[in-house]
Amino acid sequence: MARPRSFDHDHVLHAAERQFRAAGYNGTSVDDISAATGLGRGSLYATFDGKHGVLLQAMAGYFARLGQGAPRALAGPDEGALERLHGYLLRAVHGVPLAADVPPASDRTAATCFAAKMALEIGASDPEVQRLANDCFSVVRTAVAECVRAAQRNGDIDPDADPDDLAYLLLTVIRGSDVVGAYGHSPARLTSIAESAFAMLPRPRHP
Amino acid sequence: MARPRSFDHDHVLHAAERQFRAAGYNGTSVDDISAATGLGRGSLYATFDGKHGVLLQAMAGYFARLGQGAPRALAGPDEGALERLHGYLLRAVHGVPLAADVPPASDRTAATCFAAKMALEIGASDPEVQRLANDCFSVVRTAVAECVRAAQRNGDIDPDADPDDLAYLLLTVIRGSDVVGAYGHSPARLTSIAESAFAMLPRPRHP
DNA sequence: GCCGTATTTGACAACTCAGTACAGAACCGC
DNA sequence: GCGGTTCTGTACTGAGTTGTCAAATACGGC
Repeated sequence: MARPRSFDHDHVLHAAERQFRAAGYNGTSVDDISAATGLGRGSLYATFDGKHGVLLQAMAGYFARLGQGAPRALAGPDEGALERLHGYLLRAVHGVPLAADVPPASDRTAATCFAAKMALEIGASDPEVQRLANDCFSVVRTAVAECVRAAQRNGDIDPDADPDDLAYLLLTVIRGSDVVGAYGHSPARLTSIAESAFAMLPRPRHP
Repeated sequence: MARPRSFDHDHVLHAAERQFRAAGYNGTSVDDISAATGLGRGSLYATFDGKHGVLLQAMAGYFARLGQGAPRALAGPDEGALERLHGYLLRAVHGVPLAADVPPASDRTAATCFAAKMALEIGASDPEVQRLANDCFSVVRTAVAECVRAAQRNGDIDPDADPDDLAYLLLTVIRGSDVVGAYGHSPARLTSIAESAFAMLPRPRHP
């Protein structure tokens, strides 16, 4: 029985995420967030407790999207697991894929993992950000490891390989491609890196 | 025939690099640089043309160190090439190695590649920084590719593999480990990732 | 229609920042 | 010593920043 909010919570966080992506955390001012989201200064502080609060909630939203998207892109029957992994890897280097039918990001700033960018910029001095970023990493890594196990069950990956180690390695390649992309390399180069990584996966020995 | 400088050019750039590493570019003020280097504001502007100038020269210095260190750690006879590559990979995930006898960085902020951190923070909006960072990447990648070729000549790596593709992949893993490290993972985990990457290198087929 | 309540707006004060300017200090050559 | 030249430190300006507050506004319930 009072004035309702005139903005959509998630939409605002999404706009703030775009802003943080484009300019980094320390590179965006509260006014920038205000302009990007359309929210006034006062509402911003009342709802999100300022810049840092906006970041934490934006990262939490990103985490939630990953938690839904990564399993959706990777989980499934053992039979197509290796091919799902292949497709995921190829799409991941052009932007964190949320599902198989979501097109990859169009530009580089939207393609780099939000959590990785924030962790590298301020994670060392902001434990909360570091933890949230690692949560994002873990949820994807777990989904990849599960997909590796499925591929092993289907005889497409060496059963002696440790699926968790493999998942760590693949995710490290994907995150590394964020850096390589930041150096200005072409999407074709990133695709090539992803293909090389996939090609090096240990196949089962045929005796 | 005038007052000489009372500071060491390289020493100042090194201190500034540490500051940029610790707080990021947008997170450090000119006063921070002044405090970290001991230089006054006036000297800073006269010598380096302000914050951005300090960054560019610090990155140039970093590039110069890499250009000397990477070949020194990787070049050599074909016979030990694979083992040199192995050692380099293991050290690189704990900090950019400048030579085999230089101990790895003690803390994470000193371990992450300076160029990578700057490229990810401001590279998208600062072409000069992006180019300098990519130069740092290229000089190491070239040294790694050369080492891969040496290992191929020695019969330790599949001669059909493209050494440049392999170098891109290995460097992507190394840069990815910067991100994984920023998530807070232990050095042991990074070592494990490096070992996994090394283990996946394509060995020559023994018919 | 009217009131109470929550949201929004915009403005404000205190502060920090980048870049400049100027006066003083240090050194070299003579 | 002494002059000229370069370096150093500090103070200053204008712009930009953050966090807060009070008044204005919009809406649901009655």
